Amino acid sequence: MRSSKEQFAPKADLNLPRDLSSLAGDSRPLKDPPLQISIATWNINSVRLRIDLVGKLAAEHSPDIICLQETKCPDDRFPAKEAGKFGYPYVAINGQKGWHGVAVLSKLPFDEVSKQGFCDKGDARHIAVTLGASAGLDDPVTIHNFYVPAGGDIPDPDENPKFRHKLDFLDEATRWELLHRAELEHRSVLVGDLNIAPLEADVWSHKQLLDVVSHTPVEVDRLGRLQAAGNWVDVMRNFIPPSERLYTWWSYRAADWAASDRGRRLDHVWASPAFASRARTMSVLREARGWERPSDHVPVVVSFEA
DNA sequence: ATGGTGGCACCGCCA
Repeated sequence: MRSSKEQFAPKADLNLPRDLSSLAGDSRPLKDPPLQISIATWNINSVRLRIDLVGKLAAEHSPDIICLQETKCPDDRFPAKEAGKFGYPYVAINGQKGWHGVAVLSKLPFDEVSKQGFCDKGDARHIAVTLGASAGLDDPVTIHNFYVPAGGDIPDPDENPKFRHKLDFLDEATRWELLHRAELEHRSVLVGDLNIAPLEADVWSHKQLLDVVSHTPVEVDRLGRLQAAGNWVDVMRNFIPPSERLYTWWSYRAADWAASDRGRRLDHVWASPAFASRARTMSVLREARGWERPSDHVPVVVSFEA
């Protein structure tokens, strides 16, 4: 956790008294700086292979919370010790051998951790943490971290069981009352690799991707139902207009991902309406796609005035 | 032109 004051304090101020109001003859103490909580979401594509990239994110951006997807790692082999060295002593994990898997690294202790299974598959695709009194928050904030099924190649649920599973997963999440409007009177955040780029400007070519899994109308509709069921606000699009191109993923298969720039916005940050209004900054760390041995997704970081 | 790359775990599956 850090305050906006520290974040924006100019270097020249470092040797001056903290409370400048005393110099100005104003005896009122400065108000406590607003509590800022920054949350990153990142599909890491194997947390063991890329734990040093998590360290780079921590060193360069220091988000308070890091939500990871595709950790591809059983819980007993999660690199929690390294996370601790990076400044994240609190780790909540829902992993499995070989694929999927989600985790939350935190500088702040959790009040609660929970995991939800979907479609009776035993897949590790969700974990939720609540920050509350133990993190110094009067009003708790719950963060849901999702890894939605990619859905395979053929966008037909009758022909492709993986696409069927993707739609079923979204339907089941939409029916899950914990994500519904009534519960969202509380402060909630939903992040993750949702594997759907819903808007035209979320993909490099709307026309060419209409039949490509991740941008087909049927899945965009399903994602819209999930969003509407909870009245979730698309926080990223509150910062970048919906007409402006915005990507978080670039395929490994491009000869030059940056030059062709054929990206998609598969990773999302949603918040309940009351909490979305407290979002202060949003960054898509595009440069992370150019790091050594990168994930094909980049981190998205949003800070909230908690 | 209908591929191309990458990770895991095992020689195929998933993304």
